[in-house]
Amino acid sequence: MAQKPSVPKGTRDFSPGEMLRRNYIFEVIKKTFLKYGYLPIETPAMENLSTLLGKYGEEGDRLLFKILNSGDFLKKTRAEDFKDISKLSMKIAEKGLRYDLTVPFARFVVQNQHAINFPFKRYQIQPVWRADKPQKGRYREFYQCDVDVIGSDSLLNEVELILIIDDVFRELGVQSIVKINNRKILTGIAEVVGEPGKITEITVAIDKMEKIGFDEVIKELSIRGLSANAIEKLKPILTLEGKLKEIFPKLMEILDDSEIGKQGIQETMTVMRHLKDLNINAKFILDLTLARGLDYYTGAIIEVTAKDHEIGSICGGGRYDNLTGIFGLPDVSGVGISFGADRIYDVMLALDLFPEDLQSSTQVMFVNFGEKEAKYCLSLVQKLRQAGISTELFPDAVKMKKQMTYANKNNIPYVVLIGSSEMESNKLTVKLMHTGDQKEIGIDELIEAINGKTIS
RNA sequence: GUGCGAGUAGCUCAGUUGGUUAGAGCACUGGAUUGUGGUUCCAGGGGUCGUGGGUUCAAGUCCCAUUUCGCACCCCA
Repeated sequence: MAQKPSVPKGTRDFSPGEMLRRNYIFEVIKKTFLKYGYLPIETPAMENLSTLLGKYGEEGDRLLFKILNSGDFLKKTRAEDFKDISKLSMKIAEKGLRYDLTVPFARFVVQNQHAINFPFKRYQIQPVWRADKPQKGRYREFYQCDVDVIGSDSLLNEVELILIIDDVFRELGVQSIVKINNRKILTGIAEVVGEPGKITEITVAIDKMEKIGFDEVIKELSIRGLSANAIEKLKPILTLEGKLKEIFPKLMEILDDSEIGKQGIQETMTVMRHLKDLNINAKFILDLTLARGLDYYTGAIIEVTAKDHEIGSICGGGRYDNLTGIFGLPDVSGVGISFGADRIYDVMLALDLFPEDLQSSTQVMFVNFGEKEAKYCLSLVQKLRQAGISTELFPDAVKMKKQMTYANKNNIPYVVLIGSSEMESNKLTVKLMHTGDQKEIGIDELIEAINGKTIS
């Protein structure tokens, strides 16, 4: 047997049917981004590894796809390099596939700072790659749809991004839950419990609250090296419940000794207050257990899940105060979110939310009866196309059954038959595929009927 | 990186305590219907049973190794 072809692990082909639905999602997202005044950019699939490494935490570095240098990639290595994998990989790979769109964007901003008009609002819809083990809702190649504002500290940007989230999911028909938190609150909590150096440990543990529950989180905190004293102080924070009006004052009290913590609460309250006055469809909630793994977030953090389908987050983001600083442009704050198109697709498919009429593009197919007939059809086909009706002529004069089957499978609603008698009468026979009826009419009549929708 | 499960026709899968020529549905091709699809009926093609080794008179079935894929953990869109 010939070698069975396949695609690399975690990557997928998309059939025409899938592409029509995917494009529908991309179009809704893109249209919304444009409506809010964001401009498109694109960056290369690959970046220098120096651009990518160290931006996503230890786990992120591990999940980067590295590209082997072309030619003799061992040229620069020495025997002792082979003892240390990370040293070796630096010598044999200088490029990597992008892991997200935010870091390449930061690089783009730094490189093009003189040409950019700040605050810069950009959107970017491109695939990213992660060397993760694939599983449900997780792919090694997937699309992110990013919107970011860079060069503005205003919390109005946070509000705007949440409005975009609401807009997109409202139009797609996905019931969404927007969770909001702030890294400064988490930093404040770490300070108040007396473990300012253990922010990562604390956030990673409490991030699992929903999944593993209160008791397990406490256990995990202890495993991660938090003192019993600190854990006791943390407990009342983790169990905070009730309405926002009640939570905020309580939090203020708890974080009274932490300037940064109080600032985080202020920011979150401001955003929430704005949102409250707007007509928002999505449920938005303050979730103190929301942490998000990416290292570069410094302020607001946002994560969106689908209410009716468990698949992880379908959109996420936050504010980063100094991402461009790493590339030599300090004090430029940005905030952005990223829609996960592939997961949104999975949610919409599972909940059957795609519109029905995304099917075929061809409206009319001409049957091919032979060389003479096909030649006669060509000008008529062009006439239909010029009238804006997407039309095709079957390329081969094969059996009619075959041609009809083709039209049927592609959901082509009208089939035109022109044989010798039609050529003589200067008319055409059109078959309406959903009813099976057929009638003999002229070409102009057909165009008028289709464009006027008086035929069905 | 850790754990669990599965690889049989193009696809989805069945295959009994090991026992003739490995089956079904869908898809494909031809016919009923030479200018008529979607429904129906008839016929046909298509398999080194993931790969390598072992046990046995006999292996799709049991054992070992290997590989690929899926699921969960970690982390994430």
